[in-house]
Amino acid sequence: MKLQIHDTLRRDKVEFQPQNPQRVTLYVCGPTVYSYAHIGNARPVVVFDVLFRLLRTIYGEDHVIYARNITDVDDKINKAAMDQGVEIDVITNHFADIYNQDMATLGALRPTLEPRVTHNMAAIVDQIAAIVANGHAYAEQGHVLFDVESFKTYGALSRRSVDDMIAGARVEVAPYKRNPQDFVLWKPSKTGEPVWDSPWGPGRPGWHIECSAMIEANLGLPIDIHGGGHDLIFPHHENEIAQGLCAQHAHGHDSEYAHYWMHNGFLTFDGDKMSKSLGNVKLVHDLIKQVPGEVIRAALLSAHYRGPLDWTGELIAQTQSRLDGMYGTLRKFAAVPVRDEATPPAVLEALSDDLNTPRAFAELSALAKALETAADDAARIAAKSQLLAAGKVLGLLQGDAEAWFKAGVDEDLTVKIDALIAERIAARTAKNWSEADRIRKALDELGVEVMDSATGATWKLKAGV
RNA sequence: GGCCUGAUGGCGGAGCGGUUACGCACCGGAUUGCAAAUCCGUGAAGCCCGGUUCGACUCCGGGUCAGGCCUCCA
Repeated sequence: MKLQIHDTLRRDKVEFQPQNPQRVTLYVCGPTVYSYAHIGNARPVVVFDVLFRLLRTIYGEDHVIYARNITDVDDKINKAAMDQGVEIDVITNHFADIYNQDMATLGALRPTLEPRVTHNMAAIVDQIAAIVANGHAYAEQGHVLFDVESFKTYGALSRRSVDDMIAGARVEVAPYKRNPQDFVLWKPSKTGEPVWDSPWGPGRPGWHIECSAMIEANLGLPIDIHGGGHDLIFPHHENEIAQGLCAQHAHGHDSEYAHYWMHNGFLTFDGDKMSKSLGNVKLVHDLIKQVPGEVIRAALLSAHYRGPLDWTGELIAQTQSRLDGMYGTLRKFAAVPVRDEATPPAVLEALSDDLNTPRAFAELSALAKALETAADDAARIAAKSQLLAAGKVLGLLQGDAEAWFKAGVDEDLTVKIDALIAERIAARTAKNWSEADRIRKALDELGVEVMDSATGATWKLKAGV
């Protein structure tokens, strides 16, 4: 099975070949922990979690190193800390914990490494020093700036020319910059802000340097795959390349930084861009109180990762129905034993085609149907095992099927429902249909739907209750 | 202005130069005390205009529309 991925730099689908199959490296830009993550932030997390699972499937669980940084030095963090009168780590630890909990609710595995800027300051200073030593950066008024003109292939990832950028520059050029497109590697901290020592004076790192420095320090250059949101292509990833390469050699373009670049598309909300002014920012932290994390995950995977995805109530409802159907099948065949099963080839094939999750979903449906229509126990065991194995690589269907339909039901209600169902079973046994119907109606008023079967009765909460 | 995406049935969403995607919803049938679930089945598509081709939703050109990036941003 050959893994094909779309590489942003080449603008084409290419075969993935790791430098070392025993040590496949993946880096994805993670959160700046000053507040809660929104669903837009969750898309890359879920998408690259599937990639992580797929790579582990192909190369072995211990042969994939996935790093996702936590940015804990940032202006917005400083502001939040200042506003609340606390040290920045009070803010960053708090939101990093919430972030990890929320992403776990979406079924995302913890990355192998979660490097933090504050823990990698020496590596950052080292990388800046190397860039300066190689003649690609200059110090000016306490700042260190990357000299874009010194790096000939700058703009290759985003397909921008330096000339265009100069022509289109809209912002006022800071006096310490030689050229408007030069970007900050190190800058002085303002009064009251956290500060670290450096050869260029006390200060803090610029925005882009953290990722390239942490990649070099934690994974080693070049890495196999670098991922992130589409919006990071420019300037963030462009600048990472410039830094990472120019730290290694005086002519950075002679080596490589990341062999494959993957970027997920954006989310819109009922067709609009998410923005604070429109008031349509949906936080994962809030959403998971209303919708199962697995539904959110499946909805995020319902479209191909590179395309746009419109986040709507309809999308959530359709995704919920789809998962209800599959969990319903699993509940119906709860007694069928499961054996260890490799990822079904059709699913592996779909995901190996640049993470074609919609096609993987189609296979999931086919396997669920195979389970429903299996002629004998052997076929049922095979189909159920395959369905669960397929779900595993997608991070879906691993929960208890019975619990799926009863999520959020408190104990009092459960007791009440179970009692009514017992009464109803007695009535049905006695063929007292009017009593049975009366109880069905009573349950209905509790928002519960009863499903009779040959072996008893099950129930679930009705949609929207 | 520059760069980049996308446009598929009622909705979501893939593949594919000629053959059913798949799901959700709907409709018909089976099944069910009733119902749900399930199964079987029907219907439903490819923004516009050209071109290439025996044949295009699929390739090429142009247009229209929508969205993103160029400043913090997944």
